[in-house]
Amino acid sequence: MSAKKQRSRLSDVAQLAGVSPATASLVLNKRVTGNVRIPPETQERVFAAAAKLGYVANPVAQSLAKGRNGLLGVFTFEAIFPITQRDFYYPFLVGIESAAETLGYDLLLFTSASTGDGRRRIYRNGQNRLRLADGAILLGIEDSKDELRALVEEGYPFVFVGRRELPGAELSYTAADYAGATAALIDRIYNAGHRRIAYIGVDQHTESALDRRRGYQEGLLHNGLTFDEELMCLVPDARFDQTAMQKLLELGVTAVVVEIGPIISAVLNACKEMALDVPGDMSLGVLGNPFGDMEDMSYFSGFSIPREEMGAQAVHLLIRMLNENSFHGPQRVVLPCTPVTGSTIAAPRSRA
Amino acid sequence: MSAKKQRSRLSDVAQLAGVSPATASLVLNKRVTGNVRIPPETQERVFAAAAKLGYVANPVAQSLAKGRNGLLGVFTFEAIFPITQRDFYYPFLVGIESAAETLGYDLLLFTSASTGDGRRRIYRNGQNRLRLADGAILLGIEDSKDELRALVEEGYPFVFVGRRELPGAELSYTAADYAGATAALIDRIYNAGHRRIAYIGVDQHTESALDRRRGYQEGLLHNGLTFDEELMCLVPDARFDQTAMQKLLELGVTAVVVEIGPIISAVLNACKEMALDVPGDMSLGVLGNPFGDMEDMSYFSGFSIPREEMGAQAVHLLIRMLNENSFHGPQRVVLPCTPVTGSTIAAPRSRA
DNA sequence: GTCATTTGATAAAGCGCATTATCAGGGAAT
DNA sequence: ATTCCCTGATAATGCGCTTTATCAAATGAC
Repeated sequence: MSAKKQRSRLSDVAQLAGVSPATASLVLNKRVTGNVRIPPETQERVFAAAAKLGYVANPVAQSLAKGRNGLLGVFTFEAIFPITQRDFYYPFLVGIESAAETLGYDLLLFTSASTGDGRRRIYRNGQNRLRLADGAILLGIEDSKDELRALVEEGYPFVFVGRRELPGAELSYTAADYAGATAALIDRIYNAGHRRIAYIGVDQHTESALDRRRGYQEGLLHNGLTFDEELMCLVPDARFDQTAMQKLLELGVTAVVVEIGPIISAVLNACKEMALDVPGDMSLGVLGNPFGDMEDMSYFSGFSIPREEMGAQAVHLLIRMLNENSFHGPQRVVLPCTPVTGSTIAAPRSRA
Repeated sequence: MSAKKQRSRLSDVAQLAGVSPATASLVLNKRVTGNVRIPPETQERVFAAAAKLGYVANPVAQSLAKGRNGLLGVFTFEAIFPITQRDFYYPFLVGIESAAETLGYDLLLFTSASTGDGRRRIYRNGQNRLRLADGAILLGIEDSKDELRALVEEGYPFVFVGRRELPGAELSYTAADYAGATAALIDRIYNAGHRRIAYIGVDQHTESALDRRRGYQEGLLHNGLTFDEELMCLVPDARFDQTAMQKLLELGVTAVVVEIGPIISAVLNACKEMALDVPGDMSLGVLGNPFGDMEDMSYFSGFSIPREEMGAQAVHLLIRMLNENSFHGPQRVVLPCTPVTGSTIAAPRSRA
């Protein structure tokens, strides 16, 4: 129909108010302090003109001029809103959003970075699109550390949600104390009377998985048990079956701790098919919040990951980094997990 | 520690390559067509220089120069990731994200617009922060139409997810065909043998609610039933109780259709407490996908709202609007709902 | 050898705003 | 009357990139 109504610019406001663009800018941004003096009446004229024209500053121009724009990037290596793992990411996002809201930042979700195969890349033909935001929060499982390394070298400010280590470069993150929580869980299981406790997980070597396994060993040691390589059961693709369970039984195992994810179902199924009662015949500790089609969370004994808090803290950390001009070394926050009593840990049958 | 490594600019690349910034820009953006000619060797020099410096274009400056930035805004009137309604917004976001990803746009979440009371405003002291993005997708329930009207008058391109009408101004949206789906549901209930069908909803007058109620009336008419004002049961705050149910029973009601939300629980509770079997004593049709702590969705008879599709279509619509220079009138998409068989509709007891 | 055309590239003008050093003018103090 | 200082503002520059009209030199045509 008609031509698009032309947006009014700062200079339009200035003209209408009979002042210079500089004055208008100062007034509208409330920068009338120190040796800049604009009498109230003039300010009124500017405000009136702005209101009359429906003036809205162009944020892009503002960003360019002042070098920052109040945007926090959120980058995930998979889709941000995955259907399959919605319950996994959701709490992080809740925390991130609420912190950003409180602190007055907007969130930029990098959805354009798709590679077509469902994965995402930070760099594409050399361009780092993250730079559109003042800084970014990263989450998810990265394919390789190369992009992270490049980001660090660029000097781009970011915080990972979840511990990430990069040899030679220290990066910032918020993490859950998986090791401590796992060790504490082992304590509980030990105190329930168990002496042969197996670890079941997927054959993956993320930092968080390493933390859990370290916690497992520490928990054993702490209770005077020795670490038995045979009880560390890592399977590919969550393929834990009756055979595997049989093996553990033959080794005298009366309790297991299990990583979260589909593998929990696999373990439960194995028990069911072998007519093993949980926790009667086999106690079960879960290393985090089960998610997906898992039943009521409070059924499982284990601990709860402070996901929301991790998200929120990541935002706080990032903003702190953005506000300090000089580099103060990597920022890190490790948050405690909350024990969940549940009802899958009991005394071993032989003792009962 | 050390000063932040200075980012290299386009002019640095140009200098290193021994060309002008203009040339560098043209080469890096692959704009060497038409009457702009740069021989391959020169182009190589530019690429090499860019690679050597690790050059990354500043997206903010690019945006300012070209007048758009590839950002799609997402604005919700409540928090985007509310804990209570997670299942409600999530599917929209899935659709929005996947469409944005496909089309190569990033998403800008306006979380800074909080008013402190959990609600959000588009305008704050006259500033429309949405303008950070090229266009925006709006969702959620607005407090008033004032902001929408202002947005329209500004000429800002946006698409609402969900039908929204604004007297005097036509706006773009993607909607679900609630009226049609509700009418079809009434058909099913009628065909099951019911002749007194009540409508239970909350006392709210959003467009979608009006659509459902219109569909209810149309469904009745279509089956030769007359609309009885007494069977239209709108309660405030989802407070549907035994008294209300008793009234309906006395009016001969054998089936009800219920809006989605907490009110479903209220209705189920009332039935339970009155020892009314569903669907034996009372058939129940649900006007959409139940969400929240509701039981398995396939339990309820009703229909499914194409939420994901609505989100995705909104993105497509918006991008189409952005790409056409002249205004072509409001863009609208109405999507059909899918019937869900469920098991809460049966023949009325008196007929069985 | 002259003129027309093509090639290779660039200068310059924005995009819309922020920032700071500077300045004209008027009143107060001397 | 001169100096000084304060008030009220602004000119000018820059942020980093895009875009287009323009142009000098090289090439080709006759």
